[in-house]
Amino acid sequence: MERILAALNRIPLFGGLSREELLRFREIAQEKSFGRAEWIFSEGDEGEGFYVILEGRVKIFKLSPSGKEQILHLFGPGDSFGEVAVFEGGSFPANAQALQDTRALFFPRAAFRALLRNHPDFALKLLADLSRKLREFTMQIESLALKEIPARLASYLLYLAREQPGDGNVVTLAISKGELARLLGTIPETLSRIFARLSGQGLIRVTGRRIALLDRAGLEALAREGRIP
Amino acid sequence: MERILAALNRIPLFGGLSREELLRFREIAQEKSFGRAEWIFSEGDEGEGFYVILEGRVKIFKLSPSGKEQILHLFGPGDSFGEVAVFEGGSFPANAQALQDTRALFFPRAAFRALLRNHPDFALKLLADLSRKLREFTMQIESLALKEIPARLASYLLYLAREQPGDGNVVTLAISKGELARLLGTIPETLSRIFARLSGQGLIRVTGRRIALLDRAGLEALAREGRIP
DNA sequence: GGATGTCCTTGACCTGGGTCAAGCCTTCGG
DNA sequence: CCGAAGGCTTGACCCAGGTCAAGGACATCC
Repeated sequence: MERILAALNRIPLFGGLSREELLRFREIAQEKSFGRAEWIFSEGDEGEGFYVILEGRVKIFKLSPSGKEQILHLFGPGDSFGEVAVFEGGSFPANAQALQDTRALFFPRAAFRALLRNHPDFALKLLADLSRKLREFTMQIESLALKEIPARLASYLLYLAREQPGDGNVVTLAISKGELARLLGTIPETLSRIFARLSGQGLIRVTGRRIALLDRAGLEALAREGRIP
Repeated sequence: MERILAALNRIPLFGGLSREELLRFREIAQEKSFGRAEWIFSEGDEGEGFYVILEGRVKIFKLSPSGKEQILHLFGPGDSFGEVAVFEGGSFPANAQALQDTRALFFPRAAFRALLRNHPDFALKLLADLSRKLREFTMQIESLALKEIPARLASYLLYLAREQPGDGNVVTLAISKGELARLLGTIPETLSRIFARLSGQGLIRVTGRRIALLDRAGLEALAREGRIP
């Protein structure tokens, strides 16, 4: 129990709440576990509540009738998902699958909404959380509609460099290259060719999942302008 | 003043509030007007507050360095926009421009957040509003990444048929075909060709901005499967 | 009624990136 | 050590849709 409370407190969404408030939220939550590759929910399912990840990784994605996959989000410890169905519409708009063994807290819809009504500051945190997701979607739409794949890849590598500790000149992919392709809106073959091209241009060096960024300025120009000046 | 209160009450976001509550929100709002094609804000601008449209139409969009435009939202009377910057990050993630002469209420950030803290039910409405926008973005990403342009157009026409009054077999575009192209993630030339193709296949008949849907089943199959079975 | 501007359509061409098909390199179980 | 299964790379091919360029269709305004 103490362990869960401490974990909750480290999560941005629950940060800054009093011990008593944390307990209230903890009370209504159920712990759930999912094995690697297990489906957590499917698009269209009734959304009985939402999830906060304690441990593991989850992808949120859409499938086309022909089986092509587009990843919408990759979430890890501290991230929440499935809120949309709690506040509007009632069904999940996309699929969720565990990428690794995952433990999560599940907050049932009705109890959570009731609790929210008495904690307006927490509502503001949730509004910030949804706003951040909207902002991320904005960038993803921009990426898909206005950038070519090399520019999307360069943006993603620079994003990783910002997120990951270190001097920012080497990044490590947390997902397979196949998953990365589906996140960037393409297929493994094309991604592989583009890795080869950028390597040939001296922008990066790829060693398995480790990628050295050899020319930051070049990558930034590619991400922004779609080409190297 | 009465007129504004009545208008507010007709807006989903403010629906169901007491007269007194409405007054509180009305008090902090400023009325603003924008002429056709006037820019309301630009991507990256400091987000001092958000807007609720009383009258007119607004597009929210992204621009690429080369000038290509992707429309993210089209908003009309009763819709709100710019909330993201109120709750997170502080800057607007995209551009906003009036498509026609537009009147709107502007709610300043700080005053609005303070008011929100005392009206938890209103916070739930806002959460629902942001959730609906997230759901719409999910569909837009699916559309851009997983569907070809004819399927996107068919989806859009069927969406219009659901939204617009009438028997649902004739729809009227509220925007120019050029804007529609930018909404669907393409360019006017391509959209024009696809209109011609679908007309040739007997699915639709186009007369200016009026489009007759001649084969609903065919359009639905096209929207879903990407082709006519 | 001619000039001007805006929007739309059509044609010819080209290219980014998807498809299909092999092959290659790990990892892991037996 | 060997075989099988995933994941990754490479090559040959093709097509949806973007680019460039040239009209056409209207509306508006003097």
